[in-house]
Amino acid sequence: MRWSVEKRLEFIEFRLFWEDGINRADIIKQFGVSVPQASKDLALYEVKAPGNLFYDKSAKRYKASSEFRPALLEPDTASYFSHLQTAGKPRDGLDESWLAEIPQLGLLPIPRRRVGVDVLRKILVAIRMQRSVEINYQSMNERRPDPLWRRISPHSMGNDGLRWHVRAFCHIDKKFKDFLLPRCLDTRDFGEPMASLENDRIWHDRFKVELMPNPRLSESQQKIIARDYEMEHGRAEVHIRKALLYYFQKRLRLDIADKLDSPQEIPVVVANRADFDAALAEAQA
Amino acid sequence: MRWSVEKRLEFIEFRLFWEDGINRADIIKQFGVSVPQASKDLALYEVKAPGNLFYDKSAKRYKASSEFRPALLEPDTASYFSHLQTAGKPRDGLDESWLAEIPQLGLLPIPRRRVGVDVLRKILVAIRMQRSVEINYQSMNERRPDPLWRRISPHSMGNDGLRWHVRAFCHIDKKFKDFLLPRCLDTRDFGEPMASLENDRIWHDRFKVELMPNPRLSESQQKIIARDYEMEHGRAEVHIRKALLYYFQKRLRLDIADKLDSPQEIPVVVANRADFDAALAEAQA
DNA sequence: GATCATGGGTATATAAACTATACTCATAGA
DNA sequence: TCTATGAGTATAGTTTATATACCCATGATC
Repeated sequence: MRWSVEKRLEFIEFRLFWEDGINRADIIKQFGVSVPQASKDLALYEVKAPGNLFYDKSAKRYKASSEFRPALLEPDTASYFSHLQTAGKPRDGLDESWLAEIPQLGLLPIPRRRVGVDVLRKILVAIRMQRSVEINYQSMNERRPDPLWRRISPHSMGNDGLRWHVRAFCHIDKKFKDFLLPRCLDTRDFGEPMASLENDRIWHDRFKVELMPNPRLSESQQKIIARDYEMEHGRAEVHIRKALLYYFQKRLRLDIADKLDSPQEIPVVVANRADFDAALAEAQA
Repeated sequence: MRWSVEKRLEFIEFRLFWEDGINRADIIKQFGVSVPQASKDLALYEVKAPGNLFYDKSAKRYKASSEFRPALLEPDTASYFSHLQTAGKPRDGLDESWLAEIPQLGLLPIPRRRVGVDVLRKILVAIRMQRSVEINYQSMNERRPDPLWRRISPHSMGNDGLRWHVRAFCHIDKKFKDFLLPRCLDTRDFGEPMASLENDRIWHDRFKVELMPNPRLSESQQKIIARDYEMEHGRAEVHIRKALLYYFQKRLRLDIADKLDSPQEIPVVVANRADFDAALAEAQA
């Protein structure tokens, strides 16, 4: 079966499973096929997944039967949320969203400067070719109040939960650092690299964070948190690159557990705090 | 031009723009077409976007020429990041990632219990049909230490930056609340709704948060933050549902600006704090 | 209760897309 | 010089899809 047919059948299954069914018009709209072809697709789906759909004459739609069993997809909630999140915005090349009716949605608007396409593209080339590249970078460092041209040897992309950065060896400071992409104003001149992926130990090394429910919560609340995080014996383990440890702490508000009065707002705390702090210090060095 | 052809041409452009070019094998692998067809596609792309590619005989790949101008896509960084983020995980139905070489990647692992597919599906039905539904919900409320069957009238999906919840009218507390999906253990029995989307004022009402650089930063640092957030006259405006205001505050760490000593860690603070607190109190009521 | 719009199903002939196979050519690298 | 690789192309045949036409069932409207 050809790719285009396969995709249409998957589309049918997706709509049956997650939404209010499907009819020919939906298929025509999504894929631009003809009316007879849409009919054929629905008939073919019935062959591939017998008993999954029935025609609701009153609604004039095919709907999932009560014995519906996904045959082509493996629907999971993460995938549905992923659709939701990207629903409005068209993602270049990637499919239009398969959602027909997007439920009312509440997302957090995070205001951020956009990254220049050309800047990103050039940095990706540098990573791929294992070259160094000069970036015009706006540092927060007080000693460099203005954007500065600096050479870096980038090797990876990272995300701190809010922003994307590039992990690179800094030719000025002679060490690996994270450079925020929105602060890369421009790029120029590829060159010889000064270090490569393998040399970045803090990037490769992972630390095992042990999380436990905030002990300041009541016992029953702690139990709930333990379930939320799928803990075993009251501990959840998270393996994370040491280079991302700092961001991880901020993201889960682990750093302010004892500074705030309301334990509800920090459901989990670090169980292996001494090791954690040591790893953090090592990464910051 | 048919949908499948269009997609393949877009794929060619995507790879040319973001990656190290493309060859027939790539197309064959992605779409399962034959060798001659892949040749034709490349030839067709050359017709549709003349001058965009050239054949690198040594690398045995087509590559983007220096005058490359996207003709089918409108590449932007957000879309590329979106690809990156979902690279590993297959997203049901949605395309396989179009990335060939995924650069080394650092993402924050956020440990969370998964949401049951059937639970989510049933809640979506309730939203769509405007019915109420009973959920077996594990509240953090001290007075309800065990999971409890409770009836809700859901109308929307929300995300707080870490987790998804359903916005619903609670038949017990007689008001609109957020129910975390991971804590919905089960569902049953649709019924009459007690309130609908239109009644949820806190959901519809939006508050205009004014953000400004943390005044405890140096002047030059404040300027950088102002650029990061694309501020005008030192202020960035964010319109946000009042129902999400609480999460927004947590996400940007706005609530702890004066509790921490290092202003670098809280780049922006709320400029209209009095109004903000009033809106927050209103939403919490 | 007749009419009508809507959406499904299908048949036929035709066109487009695609495959399988086979062969040629150019090049880089051994 | 030889060889492996990947591009290009031609042919015959298959699959997929279209355009057009017509029929049928349903629910809503008059």
